[in-house]
Amino acid sequence: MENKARVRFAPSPTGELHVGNARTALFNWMFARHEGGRFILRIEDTDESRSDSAYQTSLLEDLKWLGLTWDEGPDIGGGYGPYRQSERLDLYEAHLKKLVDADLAYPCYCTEEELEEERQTLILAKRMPRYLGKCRNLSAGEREALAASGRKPSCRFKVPRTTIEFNDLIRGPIRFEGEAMGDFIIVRSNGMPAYNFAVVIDDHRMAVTHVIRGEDHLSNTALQIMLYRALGFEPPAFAHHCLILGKDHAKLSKRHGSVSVGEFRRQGFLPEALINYLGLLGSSFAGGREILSRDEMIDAFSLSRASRSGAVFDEDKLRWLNAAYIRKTSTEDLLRKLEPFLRAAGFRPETLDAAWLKNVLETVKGELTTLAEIGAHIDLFFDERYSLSDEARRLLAAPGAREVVGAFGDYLERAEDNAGDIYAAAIRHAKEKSGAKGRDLFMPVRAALTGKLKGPELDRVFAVLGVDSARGRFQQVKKTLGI
RNA sequence: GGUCCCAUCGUCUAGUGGUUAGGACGCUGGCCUCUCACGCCGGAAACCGGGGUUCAAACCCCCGUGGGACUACCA
Repeated sequence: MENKARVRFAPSPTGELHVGNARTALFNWMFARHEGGRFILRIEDTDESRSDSAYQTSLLEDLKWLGLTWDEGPDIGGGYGPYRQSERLDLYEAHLKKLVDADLAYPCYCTEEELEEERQTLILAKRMPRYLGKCRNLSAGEREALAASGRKPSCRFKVPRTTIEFNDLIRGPIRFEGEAMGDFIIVRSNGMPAYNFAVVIDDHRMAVTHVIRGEDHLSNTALQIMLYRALGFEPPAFAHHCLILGKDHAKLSKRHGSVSVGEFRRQGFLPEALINYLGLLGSSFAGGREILSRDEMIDAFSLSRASRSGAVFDEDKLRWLNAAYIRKTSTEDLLRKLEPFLRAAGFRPETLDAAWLKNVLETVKGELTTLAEIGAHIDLFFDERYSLSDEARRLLAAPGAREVVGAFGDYLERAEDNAGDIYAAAIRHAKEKSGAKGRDLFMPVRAALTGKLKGPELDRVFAVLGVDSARGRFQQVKKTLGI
């Protein structure tokens, strides 16, 4: 029996994979791979009203897209299945019986309205809102009467009045006073297990050795440890990483903008860039490196490097990383990844000359921050999409620009199509005729040739575009300038 | 309100008693390519406050202050 690390990522299929959850998955995954352990995927779908199998599918897809592959999970099985909580109900039932038989759990007949009332009273009294234990000591007769009245009981755990202490692998020693906690529900009145109950049973039965999750679970850990003890299970090690925050320093949520992995994918972020960024958020890698491959991340990962305070999500840095990864990606790969974005921009890749497209991409690659920007960067290579931007118009209207454009255009008109490096010659000609140089020389040429003020190296653009196209554009610009 | 967690440049972080407090994003100056960008070289920019402990505290302790999470028959 090996005692290899076993960790799990246990999302509930109630929405698209959130970057916060993706980061939790990443930490677990890196930990497992670093330790040579197993990474388990478990679906927590006990809330039937909120769970949706469509989300379950998208969850797995997003995880795969990110490259966070699992060793055991609902789709591939494993020695500790099933990996969906909805398929493990008999297990929860059996464990509930154990607790009830040991008098560690009891039925609670309170309605949600009654509980809400109790909660409000406590809040008004400035006390910790918690269940005060109304049903804890009901007699058999009272229970029967309540049941006879049609009430469906939930089941609560008898919280022991003890102090819970544990050593968090990221935050050090943590302690909770059991005093402050009310008996909590472990099985809902509809028969479904509550989160804290199911998690404990599953983590134990799946032989999970380390629970790595967000700090929002810190207080749950105290409850869960009580359950471990009541059930006679040895608790795993716990590590609570910090949360991802929005610009306002509150937990990152939809109102902060893009927060799901799917959104970033659709915006044209590369999975390796997102992963890399998430690994840097609220943590750092040994050696202080910031751009790392998956293998390097695994190698340099350590829970001890995870920070304890919340980390603000910085989209600027993500974009910087994404641009860096795009530059690193081979043109062939990039072309493949770009395909859906080209279509979305109205291009039909299959109708374009492959070699030419590759050329275009090569000249434009360095300009891209996200894949979705591709359209805006390559439209200048299509005459039917070429047009002068307002900025370009303004620049061309400035004094000095018309001389440059005129001279450059004139040269193009007289040049033989196969007369060597026409671009260089035309620039030289424009420089001599207009006396402009540097910025004053190149910007008007850029504006006229591409319609924009920013873009790839002009000589490359010119080469890809061809003399004909360039000639046409200069004629057009000259006309609008009245030259 | 209660419980718990946290606190280094605007942001992400390095730093574990002695450092000119380092790096990255962003911002910014310059160089490069006769251009924007890329790249390279510089710059501005931080130890929340107050008490201790110590010869010496960003680092250890306490108290404030500030921020966050949780406070569901959601997970």
